Amino acid sequence: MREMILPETGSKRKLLDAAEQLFAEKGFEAVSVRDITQLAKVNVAAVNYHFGSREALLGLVMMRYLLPVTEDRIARLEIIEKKRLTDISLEETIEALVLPLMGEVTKSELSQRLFHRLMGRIFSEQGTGLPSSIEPQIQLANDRFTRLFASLLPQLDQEELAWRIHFLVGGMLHILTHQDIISRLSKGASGSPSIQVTVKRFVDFAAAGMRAGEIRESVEIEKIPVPESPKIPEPVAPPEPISPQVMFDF
Amino acid sequence: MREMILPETGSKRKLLDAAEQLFAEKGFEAVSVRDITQLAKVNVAAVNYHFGSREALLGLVMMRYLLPVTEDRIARLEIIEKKRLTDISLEETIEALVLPLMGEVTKSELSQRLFHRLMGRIFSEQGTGLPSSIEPQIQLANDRFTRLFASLLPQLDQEELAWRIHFLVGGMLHILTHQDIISRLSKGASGSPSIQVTVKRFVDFAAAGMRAGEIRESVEIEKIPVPESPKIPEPVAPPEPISPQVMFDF
DNA sequence: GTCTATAAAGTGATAGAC
DNA sequence: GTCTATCACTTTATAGAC
Repeated sequence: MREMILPETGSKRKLLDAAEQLFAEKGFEAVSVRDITQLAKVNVAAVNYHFGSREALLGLVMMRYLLPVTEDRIARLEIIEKKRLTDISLEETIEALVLPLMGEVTKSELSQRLFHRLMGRIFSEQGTGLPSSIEPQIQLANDRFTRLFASLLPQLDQEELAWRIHFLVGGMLHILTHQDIISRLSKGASGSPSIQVTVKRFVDFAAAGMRAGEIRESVEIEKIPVPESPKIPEPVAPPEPISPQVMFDF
Repeated sequence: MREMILPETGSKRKLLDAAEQLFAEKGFEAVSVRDITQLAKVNVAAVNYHFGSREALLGLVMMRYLLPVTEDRIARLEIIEKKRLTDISLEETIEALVLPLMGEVTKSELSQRLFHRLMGRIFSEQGTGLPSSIEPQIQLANDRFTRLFASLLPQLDQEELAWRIHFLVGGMLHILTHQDIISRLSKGASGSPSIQVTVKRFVDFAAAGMRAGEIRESVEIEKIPVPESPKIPEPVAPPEPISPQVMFDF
């Protein structure tokens, strides 16, 4: 399965690379099979031979792009969930959601542009515009994060929480799709340290939003050294199934 | 000028209406001049005759959609700015930014879809995908809101503020472009009272985010009845020119 | 202003030889 | 797996009659 999406070599790989580049540069609609095969230096018929159709190739390009993001998110989430719930901060949880996507998007100019196009696609299409094969995976990661957020913000009812996550994601996507502005603002400080700053900024903003209306007793509680109870580190709240009323986010 | 965008009658108007409907339904790329002229019941050549090209027509459709939003925003802003600065809440300012767009988008199914497409266009294109004629107007409204936010959150330096507005806008756009989910979640409670609730939710979330890190002395200060100084109501902070380092938002 | 007819250039997909 | 040739269609735009 992974090999089908991530072939190391051969015409398929060449086509995926060429397609990715062209889609990023010109947009999904504006690229013809001829453009792709020409850049990949393979025959015109190769796309239909290897992928069956132009759309199927497009789907694989998206998949190859998004798969590592979800995997990274889950990996970070699992590290966090190993800790005791009281040791988990809202901030690090938000980071686990933001950083993987941020990392992928800022990898290169091409990567950044492709994401931009991807968001465009999602907004343009009736559905999500994503290949149906990838949606369940994203949905799954969504659910796991939602559950952790629920444990961290027990004062929020389920619906309120869902909306706040929705707002959070909106902010995240907006920075990412307007990534180019970051570079412009930081006046070409390469190595992009300003991205770290931006993430920090966003995490603080979003965490405050998530906590909105909370009575700030936390400050005092945190300062009282909790008697280190050497209990078995209770794992994060039992993955209590949240209603399927989860929205597609990203 | 306005008459050119908002013709009351005639073939031009019919074409604008038909184009708007089709663009909303099928997306900007997927609609041909033939589709438009057919629905408008005018001749195929009419688009090129009246607007010069398909793209020019598209630009006018966008303009007709977005112009009232900016106007409404400015109108609300001006009402707010008549008050003394201490009487202006962050919440109502955010509302003045959110409600006009929200109102336009939720006007109808068609309107909602068109906005979705519009966002898709903005993400898909290299620039903003908006007709260049409309950008300055949006930029202007942006600046005015930024200045008011700056007055309301004096503890934030200019860059921090710009980013927080950026995050705020991201959240706003995300609700709007995923408006359909709202209807689904509120299980068809028509008359859409849930939209008001969503706006309230969002405003609270965003206001908390904007205030992030603020020392909560405000609670105590507010409770001390400030001796009502009968000064001349000082108008909102003099529109001190903010650096042109303003991002395109919406 | 409106219409028909058509030009000129593309599109994705496929059959069939090698 | 690769290639050529070609099919069936669509697009925007325009020339010129009414």
